[in-house]
Amino acid sequence: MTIGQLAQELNIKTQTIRYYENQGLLSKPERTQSNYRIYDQNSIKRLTFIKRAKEIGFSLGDIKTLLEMSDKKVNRCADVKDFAETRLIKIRSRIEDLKSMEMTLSDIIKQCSQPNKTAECPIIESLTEG
Amino acid sequence: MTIGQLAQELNIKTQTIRYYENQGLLSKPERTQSNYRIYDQNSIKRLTFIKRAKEIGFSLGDIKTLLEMSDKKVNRCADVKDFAETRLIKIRSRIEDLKSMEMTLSDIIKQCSQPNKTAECPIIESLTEG
DNA sequence: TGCAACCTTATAGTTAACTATAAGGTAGTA
DNA sequence: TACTACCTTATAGTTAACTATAAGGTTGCA
Ligand SMILES: [Zn+2]
Ligand SMILES: [Zn+2]
Ligand SMILES: [Zn+2]
Ligand SMILES: [Zn+2]
Repeated sequence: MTIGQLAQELNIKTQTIRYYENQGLLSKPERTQSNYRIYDQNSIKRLTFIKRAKEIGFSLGDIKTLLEMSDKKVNRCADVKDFAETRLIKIRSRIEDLKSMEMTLSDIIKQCSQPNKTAECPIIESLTEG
Repeated sequence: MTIGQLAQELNIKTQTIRYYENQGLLSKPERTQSNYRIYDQNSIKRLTFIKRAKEIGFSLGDIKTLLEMSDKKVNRCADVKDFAETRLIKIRSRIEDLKSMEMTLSDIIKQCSQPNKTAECPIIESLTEG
């Protein structure tokens, strides 16, 4: 399987696969005598791992660590769990930030719903006032 | 008021203020005869506007538009509201994405809480399996 | 006068995760 | 033998919002 076929299979760009290889997420693949990369089912598995981990919000750096833990295959459950919990905390904190933004924003939008014709726009006001 | 004093007042870097000026968020300020920028209370107001808008999740591009709407001072309430609503929708959508990540992640973490000693780590499993 | 702490400009680097380009080699088909 | 679609490498560009650096001018104070 060439890089192009692998890319199509997973709906990603060939450059992205090479980029992952450079970043150490994928090991150096075998080559044909004409120096083309060759991949197999294992490569699909690994890239699928990466895609799923990205969907759960892990960064490529995180994913590299996860893959290393997965590769080690020894007594890593606690490590993996700690790692995932750290990520979960970050996601929750980001959600809280966004919720706070959402509340503020929807509040001032509501104030704008019955605008006093003679006054400033409440949204602008709330950003401007002391 | 020099740029350094303004920066200190608002707890931002002088470079950031110049950057905002370059991006068109701040108008070109008056200069002393030695070419130093001079600012007044109005500059503080405008930067405070920017800081608050950032806190609500607006990008600098958004904020530029908001400031322009604010500067126009005519019949802009509906425009501002539309704009804020668009931003609110984006924030909500981002929250939903993160919540979905949170659910998936906390689910697999829970599975890892009672790990079967002989099995793979459920977190790794769930990323690996077909 | 000397020196530190400011100010100016222009340009380049940072971060993450790609994405595009250039310049060229290879494989299969008409 | 062309042509097309692949493949290779290295390098640079993208996005957002700064942040740092270099090289030099200005202000205030001892
Ligand atoms: Zn309004
Ligand atoms: Zn586990
Ligand atoms: Zn070529
Ligand atoms: Zn100097």
